[in-house]
Amino acid sequence: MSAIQKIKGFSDLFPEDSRSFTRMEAVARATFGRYGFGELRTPLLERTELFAKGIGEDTDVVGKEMYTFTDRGERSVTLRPEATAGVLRAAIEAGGIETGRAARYYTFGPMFRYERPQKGRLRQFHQINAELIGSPEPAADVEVILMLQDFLTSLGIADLSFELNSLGCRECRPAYRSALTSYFEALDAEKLCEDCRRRMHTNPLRVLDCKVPACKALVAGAPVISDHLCPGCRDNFAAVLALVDRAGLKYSVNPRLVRGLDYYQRTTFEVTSGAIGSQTAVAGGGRYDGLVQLLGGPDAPGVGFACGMERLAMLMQKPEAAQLDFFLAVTDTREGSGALAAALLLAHKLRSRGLSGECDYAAGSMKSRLRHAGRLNVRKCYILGAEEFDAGQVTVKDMEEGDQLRLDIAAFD
RNA sequence: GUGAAUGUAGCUCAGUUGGCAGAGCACCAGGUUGUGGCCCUGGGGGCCGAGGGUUCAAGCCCCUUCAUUCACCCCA
Repeated sequence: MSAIQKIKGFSDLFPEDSRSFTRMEAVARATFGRYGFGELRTPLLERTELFAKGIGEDTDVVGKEMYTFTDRGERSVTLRPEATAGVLRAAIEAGGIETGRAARYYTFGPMFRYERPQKGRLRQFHQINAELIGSPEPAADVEVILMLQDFLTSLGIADLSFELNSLGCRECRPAYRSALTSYFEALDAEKLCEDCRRRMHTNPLRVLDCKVPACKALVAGAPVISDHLCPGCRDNFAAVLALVDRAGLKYSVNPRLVRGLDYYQRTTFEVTSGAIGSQTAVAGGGRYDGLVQLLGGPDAPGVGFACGMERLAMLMQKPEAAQLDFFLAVTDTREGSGALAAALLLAHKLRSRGLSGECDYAAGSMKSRLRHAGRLNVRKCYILGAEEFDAGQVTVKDMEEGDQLRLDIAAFD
């Protein structure tokens, strides 16, 4: 085995799979376009500090999952692990963020995280991302959530659950954190799993998300974020829920829903599926007021989401390949007859008339060529054998009906 | 980073107590003198992931290593 293999966690998408991605991109463009969002393409590579500042130094993503290296100019650069930081950086850099006016962008493409691959998780994976920058209104949160729902529905994906939560703001979240830590410290620490004993100090919110049964039982009595929200956050979340209700979206409030990126505040949401393995999140997002300013821009709020394309692809019905109009089989195998050149020119003429098809470069019997045409599922098989070629003709066989006729090649000019 | 499972034909996988390397699909040819799909017959294809060890004999047992997958963790 000396053939070079792809890098662990990276994947090749052949047409059978890439068709799903093409379709998702088309549906995203159509759907997001109806909400006034425009496509923004940003670089895959950014300065490391963008993610360190934006996502948070203490997060797993920044702490141990980034593809970071020093380039030839001695700058520390990183392959983007998520899209929001880059989109905001671009918008700030272009001066496109004005207070009082919302900017709407979507983007999609590969993201990179150095994690152990498993079902639904790759090191290079793809996300579709949307950001609404500049509005603090609950209506903006809800518009983004409804747009996500619209998109998923348009893809024909059902059986998803929407979960919503509010994580509070810079004012009330620290108080909630310390209340959580005190709660866990008052417990018999032995009852928590090893990870949670560590997390209760580093990031107590994560304990809420633990799947170990013993921890779940203890978490049941833990303080709930909704009881610790400041009046502003409480009113804000109530307004969001009221609007979501009026829009008729089915969802549940999950007070234990936490996000792994530090920039989220107030409204957060996640869309999950039970049908794609243990990595259940297909989309997630929320509000990130303060992030634009943190990245050196004006004090503008924002809200957005990301969808995992590989995970959505698992839930989508696979699009069929487009049927070709013709397969041009060359069965004149006489040395130097010129049939192949004639076939190429004929195929070229057919394509210039808008037909799609393949020209045959493989050798083989009439039987094998026709069998090949049958497997390709083409409408018509054009046969160029010695007999036809000498007569300046081609046989056209209808593969569905089975009938055939001979035509002059010159008639295609 | 941790744990478990799996690496045999182009693909999906069998392979018994260690004893000649197998099937299905795909490919090629014939049955049908130039005609696909269904059927029948035949054919080409393999360093059994790699390296070492035990044995008269290893795809199978032992050790090492690489790769893949699933799960933990984390997230989309």
